[in-house]
Amino acid sequence: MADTARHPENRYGNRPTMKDVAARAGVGLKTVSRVVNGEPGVTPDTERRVREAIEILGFRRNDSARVLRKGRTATVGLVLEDLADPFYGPLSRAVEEVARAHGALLINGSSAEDPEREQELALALCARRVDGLIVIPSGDDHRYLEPEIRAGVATVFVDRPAGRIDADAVLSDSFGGARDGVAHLIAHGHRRIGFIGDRPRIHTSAERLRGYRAAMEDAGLPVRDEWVSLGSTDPGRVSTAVRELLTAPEPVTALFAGNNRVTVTVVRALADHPRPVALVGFDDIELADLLGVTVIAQDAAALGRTAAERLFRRLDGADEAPARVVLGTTLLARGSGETPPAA
Amino acid sequence: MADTARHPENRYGNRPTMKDVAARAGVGLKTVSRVVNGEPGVTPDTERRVREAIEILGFRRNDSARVLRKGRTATVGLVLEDLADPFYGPLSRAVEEVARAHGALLINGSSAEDPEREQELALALCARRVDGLIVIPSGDDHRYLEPEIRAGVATVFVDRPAGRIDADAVLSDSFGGARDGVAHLIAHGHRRIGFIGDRPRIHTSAERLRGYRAAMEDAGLPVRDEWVSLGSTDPGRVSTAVRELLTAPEPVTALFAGNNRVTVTVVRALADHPRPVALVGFDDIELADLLGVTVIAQDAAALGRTAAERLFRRLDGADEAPARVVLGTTLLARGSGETPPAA
DNA sequence: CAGGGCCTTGACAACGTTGTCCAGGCCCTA
DNA sequence: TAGGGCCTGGACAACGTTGTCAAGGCCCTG
Repeated sequence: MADTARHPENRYGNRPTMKDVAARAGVGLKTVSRVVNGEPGVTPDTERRVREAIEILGFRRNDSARVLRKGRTATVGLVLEDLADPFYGPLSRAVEEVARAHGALLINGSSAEDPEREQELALALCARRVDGLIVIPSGDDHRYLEPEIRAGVATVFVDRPAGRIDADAVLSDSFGGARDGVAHLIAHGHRRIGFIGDRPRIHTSAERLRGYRAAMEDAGLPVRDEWVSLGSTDPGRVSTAVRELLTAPEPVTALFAGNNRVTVTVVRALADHPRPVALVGFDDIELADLLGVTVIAQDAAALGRTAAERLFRRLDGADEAPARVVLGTTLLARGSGETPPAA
Repeated sequence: MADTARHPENRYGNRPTMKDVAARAGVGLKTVSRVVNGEPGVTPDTERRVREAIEILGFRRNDSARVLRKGRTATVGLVLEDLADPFYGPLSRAVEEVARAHGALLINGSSAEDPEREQELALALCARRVDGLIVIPSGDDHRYLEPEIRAGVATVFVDRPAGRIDADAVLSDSFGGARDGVAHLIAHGHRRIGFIGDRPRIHTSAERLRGYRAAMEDAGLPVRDEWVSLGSTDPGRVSTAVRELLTAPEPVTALFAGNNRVTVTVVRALADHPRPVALVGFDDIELADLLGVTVIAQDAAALGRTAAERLFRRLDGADEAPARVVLGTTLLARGSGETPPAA
């Protein structure tokens, strides 16, 4: 009795192993392995005996051991910023579909926008020996991944580029999208336009601001410092910013919102506002059509799919230089962006 | 040369192992293990030499091997229905937070509402020897998990109960929530109320229908067959159902929508409708406040948190009988549910 | 200075699987 | 019927880590 469980604490609840199956079926260990993996060289009768034993014992192969032996895990990791953000749901889902099509499992985790936690998570995934890694960066220094990449972990960044290392990235055209959105407002007669964005050290945030400035400059319009508000996407901060922009002596007549979280809060804030204020937001949001919110839509699923496909191409041996892929955005005019300036 | 890589195909890109670190630091293998795991009994000087070697070689412990040896993976799996559904984002996020607090990693995957895929995914996670499993069921027969549960995989079901096995479940009060919502409509004068729900074999869907019937019966109101529409949440089907309910000879004056997907489509459909129609939806949706949609809100994060906490209690050795936890819902009155019947 | 005890260190086996390689049995042909 | 080749099956090592246990060095006490 005591002999059958010398290390009682470190068994997987005493699950049967291939050895147990082999004993029960009266065959060798390797024969069980062959049956489980569908390898050739087993007579139908032997196979039947093995399958019976597997069934009876409730055997399930231990993939940890398999991974250790084979060196490939058929697992990829996805580090994202916040699973609860509706933008990342479809992205994550798209990555999963591609992974599944390649017979791989997806492990994902959120960094909660904390660079340190991003690193911790990415390295934990590497310790599990994921074959590849897709990262939506929170931080702006990814040199910590260099040894991993050198050691063969395929890595692709999405939504934002990697910081301080040369790596694949799949991005939306934040600059172009924002420029188009602001140009759209200008085309509808606005000259004083406010920009409310996320923290400036976030790459997409900075690019969108750059797009805003470019559109204004292209139209020969000045940008006053107080028209630009950057910071957290916290609803309190954003609604304060909206109030300030609209109650200034010369208030803006239109707003550009830097991402989905900001747009939602701006829409709420504008609902209480007496004068009509034009609005274009970056990112589509659910029910925006009903609310008549004009947005610059990016295709989250396409971002995920493109990144994942690139990852698996690398895993399949492609040896291209790291590249940056930029996906276009679409302006969806729904009313809020076509409102003319209030008199 | 050929000797250092006898199995070239099955190395992790030739990553250094503890043996390599030990050789480089001039110490024994076990000493490296001790340093890496922060075990006591290593002199500061030895530790420093080991850490230097780790740094130089870029060593990272192989957790696959560790798992194999220790028998615990510090990983839990989450099988959900559709990551792209905004309801599951916060749920998944909450599970992740709890897992993180317990030092565990979360692997999750979507079943895409396909029972077969749910099973495939759950068993794949078991093969990875996750310590525990949280499942949002797609199917209604979970006997396939019996061997796993017997073998020690802690398992908790969320949002819907397990089918044909006795297991922990954390649910929202679908019956009570729907009953309250319908009673709310009745209290505002409605007597002909339609119910548009998801497929009837989904547990929550059936419970909500039951709640609807109960409220009607409590009020002594009849329920005509044509008032109840069950099926997929496909927008086409749902908007057809809305049209039929509103164009019947004696049309309903209010609608109860069985879940968030249905509610969104109903809101869209009602936007085009001339007569005001009252609406209460199950599940809160983003921006519902702005649209004035009255809903029965469930707390997705609380569902996830409760389930995860229960899971970890089991993993920590708690040996309670499987139980069902039901969380309450909240009616959020925002206007659409308080519209009186059109004359 | 001898003996005992503690502290540090390392050798070794084991976790469950798969790749390699060899043995034995069968069938076919000459 | 003998010999050769093919097919099936199994013994064994290895993957990288951790638990066990014992050896050696040091310090302290008597």
